[in-house]
Amino acid sequence: MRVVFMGTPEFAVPALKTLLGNSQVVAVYSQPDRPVGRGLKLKASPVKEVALDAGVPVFTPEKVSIPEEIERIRSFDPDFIVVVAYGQILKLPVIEAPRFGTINIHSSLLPRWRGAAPIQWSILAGDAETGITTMKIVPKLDAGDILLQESTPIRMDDTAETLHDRLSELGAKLIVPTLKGLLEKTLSGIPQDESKVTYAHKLQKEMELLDWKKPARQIDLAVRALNPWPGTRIETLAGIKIKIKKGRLVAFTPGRPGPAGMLHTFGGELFLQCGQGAYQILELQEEGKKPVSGQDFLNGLQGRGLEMPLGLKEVFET
RNA sequence: CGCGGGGUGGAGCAGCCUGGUAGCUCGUUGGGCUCAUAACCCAAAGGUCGUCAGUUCAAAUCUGGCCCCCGCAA
Repeated sequence: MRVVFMGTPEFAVPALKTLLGNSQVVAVYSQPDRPVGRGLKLKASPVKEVALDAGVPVFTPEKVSIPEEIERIRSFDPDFIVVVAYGQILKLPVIEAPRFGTINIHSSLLPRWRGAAPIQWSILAGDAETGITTMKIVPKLDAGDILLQESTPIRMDDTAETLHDRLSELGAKLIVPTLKGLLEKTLSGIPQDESKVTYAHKLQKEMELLDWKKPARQIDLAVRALNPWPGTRIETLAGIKIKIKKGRLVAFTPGRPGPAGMLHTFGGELFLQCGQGAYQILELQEEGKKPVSGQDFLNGLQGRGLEMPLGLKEVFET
């Protein structure tokens, strides 16, 4: 089985590795090297690195849907194209290039959460479970027929990062059965129920600003969904920018809670009073500093003579 | 040369601008107090102030190089 693989970030790596071991990966497409990190040095994508290590030819065109690239893809005579978080929308000529079709691994239970950030949105929405879908690619984004699905519960302590890792492995697990099913014609696609479609639009950097007027439950979902990127941020009246890396919903507010938007402490622990309920901050990070526990943060503040609770700058009007 | 913050006893920080006695909140160890406790009291141990060089009578503090960590940006 001849496969052309298209993928870019870490999420796609397990699927690629599985295919390397179970099929003939004849070419890998990935996004071009981008300037990344301090110093803006060019860095190859995780998929590209793995492919190069495996000795597979790698191509990184800015646009894959141009005649020259389509011609090149056809020259590999592929049975399948497998697309996992590639980062480009494929035009019809690419989709139709392989003999048995172009397949996508999507990290949600379609038709829920079509789009770029399904993992984050499934947490943000408070979904009880999410999963992986393999589907036939069609020109319309994430709208192809469903081939295989497997679900996983979203746990109370799941973050976008932990879910990402789990779903990434799940996708790798489903890809070979999907291709085999298509080859042996035991799998036929199931059309998506258009009435149940939701969209997980790309995350915006501004989403990091925590609206502490919301219920603590919402704060908890945001902290877990937006971790590690773009993160969740609050700002004290003193102008200190604080990322909340990890926290916990508490059943009730200990001590004497202030109004919403105030930090307060009790028993050496740090709490953010929300519009409804309180949220315990377990780990946070000041700009330019390392992540610290709530207790360490309090210890440091006392050394500087700042008093708790701190007010928060209002970043949302509504 | 993309912009910026930081490396001070085990942890988190102050001190640096305006050089000259090592500070704060914790933790640890020992002791005390209490019916008890997230408490309180007393005492102790623990630091080549990232590193190398320079300026100076004197450097955590000023100057330059190097190493490491982090935020932004992508």
